[in-house]
Amino acid sequence: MSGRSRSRAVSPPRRGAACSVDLVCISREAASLVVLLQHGARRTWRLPSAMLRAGGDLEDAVAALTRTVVGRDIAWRQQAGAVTAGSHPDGAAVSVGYVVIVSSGTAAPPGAAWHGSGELPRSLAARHSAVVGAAVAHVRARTDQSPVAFRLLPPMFTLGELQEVYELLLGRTLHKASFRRALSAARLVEPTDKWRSEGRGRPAQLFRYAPRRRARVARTARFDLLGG
Amino acid sequence: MSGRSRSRAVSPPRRGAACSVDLVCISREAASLVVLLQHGARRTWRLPSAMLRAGGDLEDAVAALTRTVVGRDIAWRQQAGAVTAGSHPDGAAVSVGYVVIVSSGTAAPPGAAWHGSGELPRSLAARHSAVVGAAVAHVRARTDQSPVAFRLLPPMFTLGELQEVYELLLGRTLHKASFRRALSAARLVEPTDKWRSEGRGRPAQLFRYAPRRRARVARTARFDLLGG
DNA sequence: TCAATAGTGTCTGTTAGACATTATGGA
DNA sequence: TCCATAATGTCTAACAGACACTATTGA
Repeated sequence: MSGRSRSRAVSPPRRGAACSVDLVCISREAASLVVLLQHGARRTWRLPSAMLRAGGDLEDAVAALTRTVVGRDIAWRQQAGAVTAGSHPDGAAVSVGYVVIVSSGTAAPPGAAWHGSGELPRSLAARHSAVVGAAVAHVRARTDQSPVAFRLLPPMFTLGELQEVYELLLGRTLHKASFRRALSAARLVEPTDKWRSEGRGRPAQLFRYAPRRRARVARTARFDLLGG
Repeated sequence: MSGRSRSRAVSPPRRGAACSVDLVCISREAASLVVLLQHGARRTWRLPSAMLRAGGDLEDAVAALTRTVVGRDIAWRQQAGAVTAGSHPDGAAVSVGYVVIVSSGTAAPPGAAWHGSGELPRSLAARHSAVVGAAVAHVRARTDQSPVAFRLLPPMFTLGELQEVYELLLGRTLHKASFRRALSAARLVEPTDKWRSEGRGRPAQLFRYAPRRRARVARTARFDLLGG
């Protein structure tokens, strides 16, 4: 354990660890994933970030940073990776990227704006572009293992919206009947008594995320994503 | 390696990023995943690691570390994550863990030994235990997306051995006929003209990893691993 | 009534899992 | 010969994808 050696932290590196925590807030606008960028120096854009204090904890740092940026902590977050490529606007040698997901429709805080994840501004440092890329890839790769899609949606949503989010994350269209059949079997959502009418057609029923079944393990080995 | 930084227990690195690169070499022995640990100070065990030089690149550092530890670079490697929990034997504030996979049957280099990933020695620092845990979880979670199983095996292997590795990584038994059917459809292996006889039964044909098909995307959304 | 969208029932080809059978060596 | 293990063929239930159909609103 570490209790004893904690005393060693009495004389840790004197100047802060040259390590930053960079926050990638991901949301959705229409058919795009969007990332929250802040105004940086000299008309550049940058990710919200904080230097890690000497002896500081990554999770604590990202929680504090999240509170600063979006006004509240967001429980669900994942580390997207540590990078040294390029240079960091604050001079960090290493940047640790974290992803949080923000419900679509959330307004950007002052001094910040949403940018499409596929069309990042050129003034974004290469380091930060790499972090965003890793974060988006991370989220996409975990679509079927984390409730990412539901975090991108407001608490009540239509099945059409849910399918749109899945199609956005997975990067391909899905078959409507199959999608709903599988969703129903997974018992992840429950209907509400609310309906939403938009434009012409029949109104869509609103659902909420209410997983009722423990995660089921896949039965067989899958080789689909492997290969040459 | 740790020789130079061993002196750190006396006075921590003053300058430079207080960031270490920790290497998790994973291999297989019988029905267990094993991790390569080195002898540390005062009869402890530790992961091979190196302090990141100021301005140094993570990938360069881990490549150099890999050469030092196993005598050669290993092209396939993945970052398992950055952690600050506990304390690092060399005083790093942040440790970035990397995983490489070593073919089973590889002898441990001098001063190191293989340890079962589920029964790590108590003298391993909490920081390093966390890194190992993240690394093993990382590998297991990517079994079906990375050729991890084949890296755990020698160049020629029987289908029974391959299935054993998959069962070890996935943590459950697999159906033999289904496993082979899916493997055949994926065109990942090709038979050799060699056979191996072990004990009583019919000899098993040896195969080699020779992916012939581009990775195929899964067609439908999967909700199996999601939920309550 | 028409157009547009939501939601569902049915059919079919594919596939996973169970089971049985053949193949081939050692004891 | 018997036994143990490899490898494979067949059957069936489950499922994915296609399609068509009904339902319900606004124009």
